[in-house]
Amino acid sequence: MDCNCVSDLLLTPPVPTLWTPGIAFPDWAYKPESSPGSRQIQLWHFILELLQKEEYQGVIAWQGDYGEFVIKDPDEVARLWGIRKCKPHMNYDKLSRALRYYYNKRILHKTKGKRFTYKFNFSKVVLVNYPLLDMASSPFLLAQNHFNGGTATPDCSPVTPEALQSLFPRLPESGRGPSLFERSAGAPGPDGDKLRLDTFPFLSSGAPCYSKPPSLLGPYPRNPAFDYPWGFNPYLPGAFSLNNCPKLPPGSLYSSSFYPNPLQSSLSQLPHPFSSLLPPGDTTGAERGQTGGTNGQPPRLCIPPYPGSVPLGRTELGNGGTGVGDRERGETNTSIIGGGLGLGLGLGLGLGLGGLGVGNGGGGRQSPSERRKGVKQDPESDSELEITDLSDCSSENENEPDFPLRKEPGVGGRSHLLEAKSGGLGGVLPPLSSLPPPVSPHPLKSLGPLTPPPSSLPPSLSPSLSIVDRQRETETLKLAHS
DNA sequence: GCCGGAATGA
DNA sequence: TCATTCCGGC
Repeated sequence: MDCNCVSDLLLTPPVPTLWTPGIAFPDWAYKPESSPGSRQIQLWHFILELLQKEEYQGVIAWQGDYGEFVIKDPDEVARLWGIRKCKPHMNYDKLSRALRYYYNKRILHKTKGKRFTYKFNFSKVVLVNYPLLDMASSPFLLAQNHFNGGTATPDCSPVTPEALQSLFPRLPESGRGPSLFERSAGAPGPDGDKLRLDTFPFLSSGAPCYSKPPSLLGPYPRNPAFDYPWGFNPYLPGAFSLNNCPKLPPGSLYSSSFYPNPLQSSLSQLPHPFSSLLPPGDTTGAERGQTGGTNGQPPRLCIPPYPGSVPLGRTELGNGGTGVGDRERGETNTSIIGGGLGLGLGLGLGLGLGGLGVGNGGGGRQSPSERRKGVKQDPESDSELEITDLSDCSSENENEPDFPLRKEPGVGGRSHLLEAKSGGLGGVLPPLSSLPPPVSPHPLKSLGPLTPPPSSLPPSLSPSLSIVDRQRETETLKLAHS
């Protein structure tokens, strides 16, 4: 077997010059370049990359729950991994051992009872910046959140089903199957529009077998000088898979230097819709001009304020704290979206992504394993859930240490944030089910980030502060009224 | 199949 | 640090 360490797979085109905000990864996704362990591709990353590729869907694919994937062809995955790592003797047993090491780190956990099925702990994954294709015409939502009770504000137009649909034309069944939204019996309002979050594997339960989740990985060259202000970074390629399985940059999994540009600089690089996210004082973005609002109105695109303090539920109601060493024992409790880590929730979408192959032809392609031996097309979907209640979005297990929290010099905000998370913020807060229903009619609003921005967060990176304030005012007024 | 300990290597 | 390899046990 040739082992030139440059597998034929996953070779990708250069990094787009325009970084497009997208999904941010949990803390574990970010390794400093100096980290010895991060010099090589990591397995989870490789897995994600495979998951991102349509051609490997016969081998590994998203399935079922939020972040859950099934290895349809363990041998093939192992083989690919072996190729990747120049370990010709790699097999699934070894690979799975490596995967099991992720349990402790909470990068992964096993889906009990399902063979070859694992689940990424995307609890901390957030979608950041969900730029509009056209700010002017696409009302856009960036996670309203519990911080403000999910209250839509004049500044942040709630996303509409139509808008989202337009934003994700390529998401499953758009235009063919169920809409991103299911509109219940014509009644708009709190239950009128339900975003089918199963469209976003990471955010929801429900989809049977995702043909293609939003692109997760967009390994981008990292600016070494940058310290991420909080424990995550958006590094999705403009992709969002709207351009039919975007390729990753060559360096993506081949080096550790793929990390994305910082949010701020990214925003400042972006065309107007993005730059409008920057606080007024931010000159780096200001030059791009303002969009959206007319006459100085605030942009309609809102980055979630650093989320509030309302936890999205701890649902270890049943199993309480009993499970010492019980990681991954509870399949029901999963993750926090925007979790205790307080990651901002937003949605990222590249610009100029129109004209994508909706429902394209991914279907006809054969995976390598299919080519080799034919593949069991599979997986049944066992859940048909819509997430409108994130009460089961909780950290896996509070009895366990979280990800190793490496405090890096100069990343005070991040450390702070992490501490906040592990500090059991959620523990003292009521489960979501006990919380008042969000005022917002839109379920996505409940996906908001949970913790406030670290105080050390530079103002320029603390989006929409004024909006936040206004939201708070609104909330206060509402409370007063009620 | 899955788990996790242990030794080892890069 | 992150696997890889081996292995005994469930």
